[in-house]
Amino acid sequence: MMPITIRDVAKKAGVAPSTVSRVVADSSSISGKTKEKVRKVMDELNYFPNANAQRLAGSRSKTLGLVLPSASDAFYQNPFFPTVLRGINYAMSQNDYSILLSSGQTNHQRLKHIQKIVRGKQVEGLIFLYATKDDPLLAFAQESAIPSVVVGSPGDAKVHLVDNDNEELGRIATEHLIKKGCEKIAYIGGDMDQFFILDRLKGYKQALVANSLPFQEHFIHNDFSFLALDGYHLAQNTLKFAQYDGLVIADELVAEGIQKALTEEKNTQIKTMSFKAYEHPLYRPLTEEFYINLNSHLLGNRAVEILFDALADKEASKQRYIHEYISADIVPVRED
Amino acid sequence: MMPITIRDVAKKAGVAPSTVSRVVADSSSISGKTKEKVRKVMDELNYFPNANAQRLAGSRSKTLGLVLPSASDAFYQNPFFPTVLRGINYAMSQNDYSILLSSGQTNHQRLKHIQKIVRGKQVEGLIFLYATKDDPLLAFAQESAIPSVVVGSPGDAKVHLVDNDNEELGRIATEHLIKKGCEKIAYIGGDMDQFFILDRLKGYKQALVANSLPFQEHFIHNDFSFLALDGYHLAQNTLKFAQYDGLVIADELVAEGIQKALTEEKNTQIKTMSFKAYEHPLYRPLTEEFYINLNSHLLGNRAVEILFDALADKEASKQRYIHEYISADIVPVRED
DNA sequence: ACTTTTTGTGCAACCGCTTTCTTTATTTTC
DNA sequence: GAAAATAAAGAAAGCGGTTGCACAAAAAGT
Repeated sequence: MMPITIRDVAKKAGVAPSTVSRVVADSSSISGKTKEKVRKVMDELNYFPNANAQRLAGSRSKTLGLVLPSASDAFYQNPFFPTVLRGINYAMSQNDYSILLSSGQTNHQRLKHIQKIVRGKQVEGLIFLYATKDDPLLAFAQESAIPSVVVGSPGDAKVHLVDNDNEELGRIATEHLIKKGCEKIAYIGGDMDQFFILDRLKGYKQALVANSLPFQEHFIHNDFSFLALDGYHLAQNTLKFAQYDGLVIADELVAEGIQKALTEEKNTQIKTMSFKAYEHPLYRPLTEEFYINLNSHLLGNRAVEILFDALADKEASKQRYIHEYISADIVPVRED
Repeated sequence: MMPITIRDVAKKAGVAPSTVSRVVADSSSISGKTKEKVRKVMDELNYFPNANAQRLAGSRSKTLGLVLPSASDAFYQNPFFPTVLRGINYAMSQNDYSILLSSGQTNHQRLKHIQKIVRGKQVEGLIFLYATKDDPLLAFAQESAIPSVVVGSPGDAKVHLVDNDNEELGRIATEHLIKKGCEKIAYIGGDMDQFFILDRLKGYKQALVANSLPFQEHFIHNDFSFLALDGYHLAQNTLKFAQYDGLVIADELVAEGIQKALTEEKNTQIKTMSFKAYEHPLYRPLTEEFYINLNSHLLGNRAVEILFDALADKEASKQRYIHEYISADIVPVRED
């Protein structure tokens, strides 16, 4: 059974195919009368334009690519991911673009796939949901000059990017603990290839210096991956022997693990500050009165918006790369 | 700058465009010698086929649509979602299909979008990541006869579906508590439009009956939404006054909230059983020794596989609808 | 050695829409 | 009321592939 084409509509409406095409595009050079007539027929025939034909002829795919990191447990478990995605989805529903997911297990697979969808004209722009050093996919995006925005800060890449100001947040978090009277504060990091870990660390150091507290290399803990369980074990094994009175925990999952361990042993000596993708006041460790709400959904929101701006006037956007910080706020753990 | 087309490759390789096309498709009617020659030129020219042209001519989009529920917090917060997605992504990387996300805030927007991508021939199949009663999107999928698989059980819909056997799991969970000596067991449900909540409830009832425990209507708690915080409040306000000695908690987020509350007040009287999307042994409430690991990533895996089978021989798959249960297992909370 | 298959390529129509260029109809202007 | 200007719709040439069919060359059969 043949699908209904633009010609079927044209014939039944008594106009030319080109006219129907213009009606679909809501072109201003078609009279209201004609539009109405054609639209009626489109409804009757239940016509939907073939997107592939539209794209081939019009060369706009109305689709954005979403680049995920190699499927790692840590990424998928982290609330950051669904939260940003929610923001993206929200922004997308304001326009009629679609999202295409990149896939692939290995880096090589992922590069192949992204090449295919970019060079194959399936997507008009790319959103990277992670930022690591020397990422081959990002390199490809730059050389192929497709509008791209990175959620996070991949060094000095020549792309748009949107992120929290992690250096400042690291500072704020640390200073908050200092104000609360902490004097021996550890920094719990994680994967040192992730820029936000490094940036928050910078802020942490600044805060110590600014408050004349000694900075010591062994206050920094990075020897574990990004899973909550690692945080839990870290808290059980390492931290409690180190006599810390404060912890700045850069990763959300790790923070959950640590805070759980501390709560279980009713440890209220060690205060913590952590960063959460969004507000979820459930997680109310004994050890934390405030946390930093990163508003990660806004990252997704802005990423889409920036891409649209870039798409709207490619030339202008090539001139300069937008580096935008989304504001985060310190939020009390309990509302009362 | 014109992109490189199949004709450019053909000319440089000294063959016809149709031959190049066949080389791209790795057709068996092209000799090895010619393939090699053409591939070399494709590399030199850095040729990538235009996906839109391929689809228009070949009418296969090599893309699957992923249908999400209306963006609700609860869904995006629930570990189920990223876990299934991980499974899907994994299965996708085994073939060269892509995933297109459905979007839209309102039901109407979502229906419009899905109609556009299905009728517009952007996707060959659909994966539903939720199952609710009388879903208009699912109705559309059925009437348009696009191969679809639902993760979850939408009543008696004529589509493929893959799910855990929630009725049995409800029974197993409840019986586990009974074996541990519980006699007054509550069922904590949630959104009664979700089939898995109802199915697990059925199993719960069966277990009570089978063990001659009285079933009482007010043992069932459904008066709240799906957020962890709700579980937390429920535990603080309602449950502790009800003298339960066991809880079967149908939703993972709610379970977290409840278990957190119980842990905080060191309540070890109330044993709980909950269902988790995957293994994450961090969450170790005092009140739970075992949980049910749903292996949700396998749902994603199988959903993709089923869709591919359906795509491979459309006729055969229309005959019968695959209803497949993914096995879940009871897992001890701690490994030791 | 000559017909019959088999194999490997090319030709050309077509997929369904967009868009430039023209033509025709309708106003506006003097 | 004729000429010029403007608005509305059509004709046709792509967009970049795929694929049924024709055809030549090579392999096989007698």
